[in-house]
Amino acid sequence: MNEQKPSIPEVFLKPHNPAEHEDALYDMWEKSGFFNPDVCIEKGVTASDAEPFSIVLPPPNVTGTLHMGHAAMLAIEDILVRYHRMRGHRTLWIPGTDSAAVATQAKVEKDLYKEEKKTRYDLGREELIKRIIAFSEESKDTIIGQTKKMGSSLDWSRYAYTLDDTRYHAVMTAFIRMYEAGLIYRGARIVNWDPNMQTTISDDEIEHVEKTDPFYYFKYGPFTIGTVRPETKFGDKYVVMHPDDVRYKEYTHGQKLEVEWINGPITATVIKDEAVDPEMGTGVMTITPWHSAVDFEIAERHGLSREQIIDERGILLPVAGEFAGQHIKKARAAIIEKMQAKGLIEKIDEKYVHNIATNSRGGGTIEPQIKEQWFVDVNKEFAMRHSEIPGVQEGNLVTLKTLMSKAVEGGGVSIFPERFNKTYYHWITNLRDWCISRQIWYGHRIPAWFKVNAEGRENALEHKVNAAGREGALGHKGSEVKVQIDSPGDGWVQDPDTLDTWFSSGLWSFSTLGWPEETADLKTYHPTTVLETGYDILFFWVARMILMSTFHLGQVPFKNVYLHGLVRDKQNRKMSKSLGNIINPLDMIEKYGADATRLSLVIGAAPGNDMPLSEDRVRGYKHFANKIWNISRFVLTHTIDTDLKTTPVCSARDNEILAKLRETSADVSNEIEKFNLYIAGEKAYHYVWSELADTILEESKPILNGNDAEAKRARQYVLIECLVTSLKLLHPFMPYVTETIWQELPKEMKDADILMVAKWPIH
RNA sequence: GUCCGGUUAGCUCAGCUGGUAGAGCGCUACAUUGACAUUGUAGAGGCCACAGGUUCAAGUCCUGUACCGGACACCA
Repeated sequence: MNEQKPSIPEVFLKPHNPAEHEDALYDMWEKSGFFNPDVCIEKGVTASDAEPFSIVLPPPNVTGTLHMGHAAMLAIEDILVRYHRMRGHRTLWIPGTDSAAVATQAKVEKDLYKEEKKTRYDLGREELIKRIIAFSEESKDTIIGQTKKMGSSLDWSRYAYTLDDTRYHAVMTAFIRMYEAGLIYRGARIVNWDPNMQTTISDDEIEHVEKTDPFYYFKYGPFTIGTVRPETKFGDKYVVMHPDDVRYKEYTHGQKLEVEWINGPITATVIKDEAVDPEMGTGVMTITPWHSAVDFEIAERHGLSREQIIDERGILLPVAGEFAGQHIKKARAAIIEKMQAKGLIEKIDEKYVHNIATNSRGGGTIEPQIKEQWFVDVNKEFAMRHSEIPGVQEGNLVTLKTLMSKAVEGGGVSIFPERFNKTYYHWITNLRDWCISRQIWYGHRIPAWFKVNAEGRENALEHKVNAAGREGALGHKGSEVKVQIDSPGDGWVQDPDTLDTWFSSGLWSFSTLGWPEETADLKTYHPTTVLETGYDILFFWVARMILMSTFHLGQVPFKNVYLHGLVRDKQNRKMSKSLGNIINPLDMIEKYGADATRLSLVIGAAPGNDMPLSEDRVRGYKHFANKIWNISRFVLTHTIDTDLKTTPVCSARDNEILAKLRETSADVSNEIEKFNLYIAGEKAYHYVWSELADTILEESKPILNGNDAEAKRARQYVLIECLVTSLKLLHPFMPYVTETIWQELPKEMKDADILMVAKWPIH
């Protein structure tokens, strides 16, 4: 009777089926505890003094679902993380989610209106927030579950949420410290007001959209002025021209003129200011300081009075006379009609193309308004208290702007690809004070308190009530303010506003590590090694993190920034619902596996460039996963019954193969170190397919089936080396299939039970 | 208007510090029950946008032109 020969694991008798293994593997990894660097140290996988490597995951919106952009981000970061973990570094990747306050509240409000025909004012602050939290909680598991599907080796024990207690504490501390340093101030300035969402937004959240409107030329005394916005013109009593404009030299600065205007005669004052472009239109304009940033600045320079014309809902105020109470959209035609009747209109250009400011977060057309708000002063000088930032010393006089520049200039932060340095500097040059207060209810409430007067009402809170009886925006003028977390006592009321989401996001690199406590994590893992994110949030987020970290810690938030591109469809169009070209990562994972999905998002995707994706690409990489599967099957079939302990004598060709293998390992490592993941992945791919499968395996067949026992033994040894090393090299890119195979390898072939923590081939 | 990219095989793209072009998918022919048809072998297909320049040598560096795209911008 024949002796039972060892045979290859049964699982290899079928083609590779990713869906069969992925969830169980993720479970196994998670349960092993190796996502957590502390466990790696405890179990002897990582040296306790090993070099740290840390990434903080850009937190996806809690209420969102995974899209290809997230998938690309997760794939890239997980590759870096798995590589460094295998290298033996103390590797930490922190997960988190973002409340995305404006977007989340807008979504809940929209549903509320759709389902119950109610607004947030009908519900009240407390109830609305309750509903938003319920909605967020409900959605949270979805995005987390989907994140795991990608194979992301995140340390879930350190999970952070932008609104949890630790982050709340960080945000409050940051606000108070910046206020105390004089870097946060409250002031009446022109802000971007969104009449739809009833909140201010920052300059960066504005999106200019091209629009065609009629352009009107009005007779304004002896002048002709042009505008697309006649409805703002009621209060225009200053007429401005360039000081050097010879056409108007007869008029002097400060001169008064009686002019007939929309609602009767007014006294106009001539102002000479260089902001006026003589080439533009007639070279003369009237100004509306309350509703235009340029006009506001002119008014500031000359100390001119300002008057609000339009309220927070877009309704005309009493200054509009007979038009008061009308919405600007409706009033425009009537105003034009009246002006026409009065003979004030000289000309109308029907098709004038111009850019209007809109809220990129799904709101409406921005109406500039002057409002009392909180701002971060980016130009105020202060002395640096502590600095680990290259190029900045303790005691140096700096501003937040200069800190942001120097963090990059001095090499503290390196941006990949490099060309984004210019984009970054360009943004800083144009940066103005950052408006951080929002009139929405969901988010971190500003830790500021105002004194209430004897009637029990905030004396300084100027409640503007519009025609609909709603509470409009609040303005707090000249009242006593205390900035602290808890109420100063009776008679104080907290500012109703919340902070811009990006204020708390700006703290993310260190708030996730426990700041303001001086935690061990903070000491070990900050500055983080890499920030990986899309180039579209370079300003929103990357710049703000640099601002916050350099100020609060005197450290850069991260040493490297890796910017990935946008995932587009195969014709290089944006993925959008209306085009119907959205490829859902979860569908791809289900059909082709997470490994194939990851590779398709990494290979050929140079940093900073948009990446086209097609289902064909994903399918192509699934074939590759199966290739590895079959290579393993082949190698195991021909080595399973051999005694692996005997030492083989290698031929020249065997040594050549091993040399090439080492060379490939070095290449792949090198490219990962340089953040050229797309090249590293491709090199590993080509080695495995063209070299190992097509060449080495083919030429090995006669040897393995031949009679030369020594040659056969040597080749078996070589093939095992090639297989084991290939699995390791590919693991960061395709963790699932490589781990599945690894789990089936005989113990003697491997140096760790779990491939995820096996030793990288190059040390 | 300012700034930044791009223009390379039918499609989508890669080509680092210069030495007569690569990948994936697609296409053509042939092969194969032998790790793998989720395969193999072979092949067709490119004046590397255009014009100058530097160089022994230029998709690769410099200048300019033409298209395409993106970011930023307070233009009434």
